Amino acid sequence: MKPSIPRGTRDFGPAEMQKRQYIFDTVKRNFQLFGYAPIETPTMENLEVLTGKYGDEGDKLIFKILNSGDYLKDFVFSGKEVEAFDKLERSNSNAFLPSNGILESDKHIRQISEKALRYDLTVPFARYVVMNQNALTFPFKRYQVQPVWRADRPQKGRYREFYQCDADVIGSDSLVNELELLSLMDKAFRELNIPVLIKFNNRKILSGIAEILNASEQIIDITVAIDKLDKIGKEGVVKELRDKGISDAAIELLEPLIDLSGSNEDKVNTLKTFLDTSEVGKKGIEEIEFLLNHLSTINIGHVSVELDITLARGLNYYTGTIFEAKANAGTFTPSILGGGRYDDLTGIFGLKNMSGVGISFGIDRIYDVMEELKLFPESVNKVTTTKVLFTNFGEAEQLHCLGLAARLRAAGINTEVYPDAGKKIAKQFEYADKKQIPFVAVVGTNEMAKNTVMLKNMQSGTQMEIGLDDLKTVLAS
RNA sequence: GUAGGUAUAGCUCAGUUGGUUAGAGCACCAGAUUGUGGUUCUGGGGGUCGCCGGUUCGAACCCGGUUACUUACCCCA
Repeated sequence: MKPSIPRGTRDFGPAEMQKRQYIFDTVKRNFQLFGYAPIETPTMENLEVLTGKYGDEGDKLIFKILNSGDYLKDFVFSGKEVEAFDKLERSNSNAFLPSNGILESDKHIRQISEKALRYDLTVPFARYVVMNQNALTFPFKRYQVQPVWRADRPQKGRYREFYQCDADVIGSDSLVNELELLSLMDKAFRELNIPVLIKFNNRKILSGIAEILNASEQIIDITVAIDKLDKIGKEGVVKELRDKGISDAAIELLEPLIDLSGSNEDKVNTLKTFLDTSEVGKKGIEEIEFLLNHLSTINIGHVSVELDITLARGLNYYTGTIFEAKANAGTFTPSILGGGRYDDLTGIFGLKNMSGVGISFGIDRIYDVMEELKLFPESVNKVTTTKVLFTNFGEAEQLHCLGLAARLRAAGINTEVYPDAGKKIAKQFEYADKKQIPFVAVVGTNEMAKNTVMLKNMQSGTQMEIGLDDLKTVLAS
């Protein structure tokens, strides 16, 4: 059998892991710097915890887990299915024909599957908060770095298994949380050296717009359509709005907003006029202004921050501020971070008045962007962290080297001893070369007798015979 | 779910209007060099040309089907 892995999943080798760890470490360090504490939740959730939280499209992308046991035993198949099955297993097809009901995937899904792989980290977090509400201290700040799964068609920058790095604070409706998250993003992206444009918006603005257009129940259609502005252009957006049944009068009203441009302040001023009669819209503007007014207070300096009222974000649960970050250089500029405020995500699980806000770093896409822009520092661009390899000339020499290795490791120096006996010395050097180990320590009978090693610098090709103390000094530098 | 592209050695790919024994680079193994890698030279192993069927004297090549991968749409990190 030819080995393979499921579409949209990947293996990560040592070289890739060095770089992935670098991103994880940077992001985690910054989470902790802002007071977030780590949690983890199970890979699988009960299906009903996840369904209905991500919109119709999102729900379709949830990976469901088959129940254990013979969950089909109570079902009758239709004549067509029996016929197809009969062709395959003519001999004992009757075994599958008891009498209870016809199998229909939408009706009987629960009897086939009652668990699913997590689709994001936010909903499991909300579930966790509700289940542990009495043990938690609010406002509760948590971070979580785990893979999520989506049954998408994979393409460039889109995987079926990928990691999210989430930081959320729940139990506080202060906009200071949004401000601090902006500060966190700025700091993390600065350390990763990625040029980033952070777009933000507010769901209340979008609600206000829908209200003014007298199309509140079509808010999703409207936001999804204008979200595509930079992709399909103004004509495309107008066409999509028409297709969704938005009236021409409403589309006409909307036009100045589709054309909205200029500085953040200009946009806010236009919005103020437009949303003058909408209470929720005015609240949204107030929130946006607070954030804009304090960007300098928190010293945002690396990322650009731009108000973009076409930013919608598909997830159903957002109610206030929404964030999205994109790489601001190169040709490959996918969304590498998303987030926002959700006022009532825990409500579905029975806990009211628990507003939260959070962001999610898309680490796999960050990796892809950094790879394209060649942003990884030299220190992580290697396949191993081993500093020195001891050669193996034979049993006595190897045992001697094991002792030396133990002393180097005690000094914090990453050390390997070539394990297999009887390998040519050239082979052992080749091993060091391929792993990019910078030093090889050759220890034969001569060196043993003098209690020295012949240390070769693999990059320069030079070598010198030195004692243990000098060895430590050279390798520690 | 919709539309396109691709499938030949472990990897990346050539392969002429259909014609003998299907090639290259990289990788791998051995030797030149029995205490020295990365460079060089010499030799070697490695193929169900995705799969099934059709056309033909003859198919990697043409035709039909099928599967996998991939790009885009939808949606999203």
